[in-house]
Amino acid sequence: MAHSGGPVLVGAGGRGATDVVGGEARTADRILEAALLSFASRGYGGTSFDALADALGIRKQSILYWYPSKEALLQAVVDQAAADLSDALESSLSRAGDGWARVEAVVRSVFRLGSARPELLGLVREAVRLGPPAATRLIGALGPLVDRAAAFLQVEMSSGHMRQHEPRLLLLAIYSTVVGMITEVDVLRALGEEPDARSLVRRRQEILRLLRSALVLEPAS
Amino acid sequence: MAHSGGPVLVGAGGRGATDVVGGEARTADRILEAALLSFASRGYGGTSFDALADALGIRKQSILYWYPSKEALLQAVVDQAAADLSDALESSLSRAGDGWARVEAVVRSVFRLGSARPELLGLVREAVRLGPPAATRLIGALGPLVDRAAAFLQVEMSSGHMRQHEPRLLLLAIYSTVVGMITEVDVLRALGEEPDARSLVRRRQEILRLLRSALVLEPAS
DNA sequence: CCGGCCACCTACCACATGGTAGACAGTGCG
DNA sequence: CGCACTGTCTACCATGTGGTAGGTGGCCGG
Repeated sequence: MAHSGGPVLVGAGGRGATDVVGGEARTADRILEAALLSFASRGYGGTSFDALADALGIRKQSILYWYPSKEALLQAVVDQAAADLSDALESSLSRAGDGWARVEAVVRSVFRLGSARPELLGLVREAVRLGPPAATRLIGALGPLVDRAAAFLQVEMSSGHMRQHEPRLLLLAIYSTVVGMITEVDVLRALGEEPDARSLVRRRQEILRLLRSALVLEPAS
Repeated sequence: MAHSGGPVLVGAGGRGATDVVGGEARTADRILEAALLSFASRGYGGTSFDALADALGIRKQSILYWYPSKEALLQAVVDQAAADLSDALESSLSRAGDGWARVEAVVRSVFRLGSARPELLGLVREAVRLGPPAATRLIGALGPLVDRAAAFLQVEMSSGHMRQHEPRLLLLAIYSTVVGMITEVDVLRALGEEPDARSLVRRRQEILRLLRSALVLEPAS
């Protein structure tokens, strides 16, 4: 990811400029971050260069200097988000443990990710809605991770620790449930209620309990 | 809902003109249908009057004749969708039966709805993303239904047929899972694969199995 | 036959959008 | 100093947007 500075080349759609020089983030990265937030919350179509630039205190032409087009910016945002997601999930997936404990660890890390950086999950949603090429890139980048997770689940199911299900379907169900819980905050907010942190934690506990009862095959009593 | 024809008044934002005159749908309804499809797939911001009008073979000013503004059109679409959703879920919720059978009936009806009219679920997603007032209207309209479903689940759990969970949370989890399965089609499509109907049916069966194992408390053997 | 109304149209507008061209300050280097 | 280069800016443009003003054909009741 080392990038000597300077504008992003058109070719592969610019993943560059992730470096930080001093205490202050480079402009290209600040743009990336702001774009991620805006794409995730207001959508791709709802995001304008002017609004982005305003939020950053710069002019839109400076954005176009770093990213030659809106599509290139989206591509860069998606690639960055895919890398961040991969990193976050990778580490929790690589941790020791087996059976439910490990599943729970991954789910917890998704919860944490959804709290700390909800825009990442929002971008996934937006990318899927946009379809190719954004969706293809993102899902493609996450593919290997999904494969590993599916393989793990397969082993657990075969060894009798979990109920038999199609692994990738199971993964999607888990993902949907967890993301649904995070989106729930949006629903509540849409209704005007501002959910407090304590109740959210309680709800997560309950979701874990729910998932557990769905997945874990208790040893015959 | 009877509407004598003529443009929608500004006031409450135009829910009118649901009537059908002959074999041909009224223009106002055709607009509503096309707008629903577009809002759900391309989003509110990604939908333009020109594109809508083109798809309908009319001019955009005709749309503005029936719906005085884009926001009014969205409102009308949301209200109509809320009514359709309510109707579809209402009937399955009112059917006889208890315990898992009744839950399964509702889930199946959501599946069916998601197949027949995926745009309805897409609009829910979009409305939540847009926030008030669209989200408030839609969720508000669906509120009573959710209450009834929650009450039913509460009874089932109290009587020992189901595992104890917070009813509304449980509903959201079920909804997320089911919708996630439907959105899965989008994911596959984003990857270029066109899922065949047979495998989708199989997947639904498995989702039902998964939900069942999560919810139903088997009588002690 | 005719006036009025309904539904749709053409013509137009102000504005925001993504994108281009080029000027200008700052910096490092020979 | 002179020069090239980098990053940001001002100025501008073509296009597409939601929305307005007003015209027109068809159909109706009188």
